[in-house]
Amino acid sequence: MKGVTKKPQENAASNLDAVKIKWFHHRLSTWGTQNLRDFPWRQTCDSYAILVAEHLLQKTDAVTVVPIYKAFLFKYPTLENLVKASIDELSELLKPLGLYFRAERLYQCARIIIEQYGGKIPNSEKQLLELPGIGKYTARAICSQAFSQPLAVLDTNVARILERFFGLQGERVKSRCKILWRAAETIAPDKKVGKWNLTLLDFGAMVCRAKNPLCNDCPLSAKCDYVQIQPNDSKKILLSSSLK
DNA sequence: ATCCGGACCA
DNA sequence: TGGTCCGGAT
Repeated sequence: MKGVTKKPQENAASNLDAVKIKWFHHRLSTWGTQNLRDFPWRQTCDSYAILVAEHLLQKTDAVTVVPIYKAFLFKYPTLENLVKASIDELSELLKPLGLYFRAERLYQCARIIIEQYGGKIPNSEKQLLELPGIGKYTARAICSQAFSQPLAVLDTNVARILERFFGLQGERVKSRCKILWRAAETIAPDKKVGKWNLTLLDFGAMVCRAKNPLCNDCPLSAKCDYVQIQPNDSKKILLSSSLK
């Protein structure tokens, strides 16, 4: 008896109606055209640079990554430079970011790409997933940013937006939640998904934040389930902001 | 003191 | 599936 408990899926489907998605998409796209943040890894389509950035960005705030990323590319401007690096120096460079295993993973990543792919970063999600330190999020981030592939991503920012706006209830580990992945794919446009992904990331980081979301200034609040249901906190915020 | 965040391994 | 890895923000 596997197919019996289908309720969450049905709820999700009913909340993800086409009209609401269209509205969501239009509002967010407009927001994105004027609010996207400017990071150095967003000014390149060099797949190596993007691979490096995505490694460093895992579980790490983008602002703290910036100086390390710049130093990294200065010291190891190409994949070939990276495989020739000393692990100690590489570790030292990445140290301020914590999560020390990343130096090794990134290095192994580079080595495998040299050895198995002739130094060319693989451009398929499936191949990227086999590299150390690259999971579903990172693989799809690379595919959408570096190779312009129409692949949606789901990180905690995206998950939070989807849960709040569409009233979805994800599992504790969002990255493994099928409903949220499905929702992320459903709401993605069929063109310019790379930019769309960035829009969601930035919107989650700047407006639909984990703590103290800016519901009063949110272009989605009119149709957001979260605003409707919010008991205390956001009411207070809405109230106080309406007084200024 | 506690929260926040991807990949990986047990 | 749940614990672990880290620093920074609050």
